[in-house]
Amino acid sequence: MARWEPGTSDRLRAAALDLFVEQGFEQTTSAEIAHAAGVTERTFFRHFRDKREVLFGGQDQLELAFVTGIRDAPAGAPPLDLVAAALDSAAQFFTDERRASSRVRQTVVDANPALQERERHKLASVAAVLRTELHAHGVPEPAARLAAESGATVFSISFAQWIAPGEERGMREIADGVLGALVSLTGAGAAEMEA
Amino acid sequence: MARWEPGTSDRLRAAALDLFVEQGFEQTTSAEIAHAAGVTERTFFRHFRDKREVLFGGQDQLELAFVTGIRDAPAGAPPLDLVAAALDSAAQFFTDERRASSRVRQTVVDANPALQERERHKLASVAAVLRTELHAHGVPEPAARLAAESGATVFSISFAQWIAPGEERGMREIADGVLGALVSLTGAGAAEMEA
DNA sequence: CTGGTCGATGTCAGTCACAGACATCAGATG
DNA sequence: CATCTGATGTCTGTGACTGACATCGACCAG
Repeated sequence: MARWEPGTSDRLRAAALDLFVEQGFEQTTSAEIAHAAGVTERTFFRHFRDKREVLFGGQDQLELAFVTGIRDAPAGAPPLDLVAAALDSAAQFFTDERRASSRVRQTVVDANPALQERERHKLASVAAVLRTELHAHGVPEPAARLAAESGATVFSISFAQWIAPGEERGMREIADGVLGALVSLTGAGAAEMEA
Repeated sequence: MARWEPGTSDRLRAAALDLFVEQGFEQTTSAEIAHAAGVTERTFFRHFRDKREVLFGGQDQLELAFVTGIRDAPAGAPPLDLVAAALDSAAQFFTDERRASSRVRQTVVDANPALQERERHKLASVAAVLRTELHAHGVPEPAARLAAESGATVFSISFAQWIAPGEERGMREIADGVLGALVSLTGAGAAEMEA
């Protein structure tokens, strides 16, 4: 038998989310979270760099999903096709079972500027790996960065829609639509010429 | 004669930048900055919400410049033309005299993740006002947000280039080029049809 | 079986960002 | 002259986060 209960990180995450929902992020101390999970405050900070980070797990897997989508795409494809492939691959990350908890989590983030700041940081991290991967796939700069940032924006808008009240479509379908809106933003001239 | 020396905020900003350059952001305490500017720590926090904020002044004027560019543009113009107008207007904010100090400031920001987080927050704030103004100018969602985020990205890339070593072109010229790269990202099809 | 190493934790003490409450005092205002 | 105001100082507290060191079950070599 182990000396300590396993899954400390998960317990901390769950306890934190509960407390944040109940009494707010700022009104919840890190010691409170730790004790609710049966550990000390010091241990909390061994699992998470700071108090905000407890809400932002799974970042590596998300970035991996984006990257995988591009790696599986044919070389030489246009930048936005690669972005579409990345979004398609990442979409599988957002299953229906996750939608409810994502909604709860987002209410907490939306209620606190410091958490929104961290969320942007995470989104920027996604854009950064996307950019690197696009560049590795032959997209030159600054197109790689522009495409990567656009992809991150499409993802962000799509995610917000995915957890919107009443929304039932899957992430893939939503992202497809938003990406289409992006293309028609600058591609209006092409559309006119086809008509 | 005034009871206190005027321009406390400016003195705090200057002292902070000096100290950050000398010994780094984290190694500099807020009390240190305050005393270097001849006030107490408590006064520092009366002028700035937090320690990071001392590096991020002038946000309101920057946002105003963006907004003004759109307000002066003809109604009914395509989204990206409005974005171009906003960038053009904001470019006047970045005069040659500011370039040197911007470079110094950026080395400090680039050396600290927490400061980068705040910088993204400020950029997101620019995107938000841009989005609102685009929407008010008749651009529907999600195009308004996509165009706004794209504009912010173009601005960010352009600014980075503006302070790059050896760069001598003005902000306007640089931003023009980056915006062109964005258009050709999705407009490639249109270009082909014209050829 | 014994001893030693290892990894996750507890304990303790400390630093520093930041905030509330209250006092102070030069100058504007009537 | 009396009063008010705004920017500041002073004092005190809370809470995020860190370094140093101790603990102890698990696991492994001999």
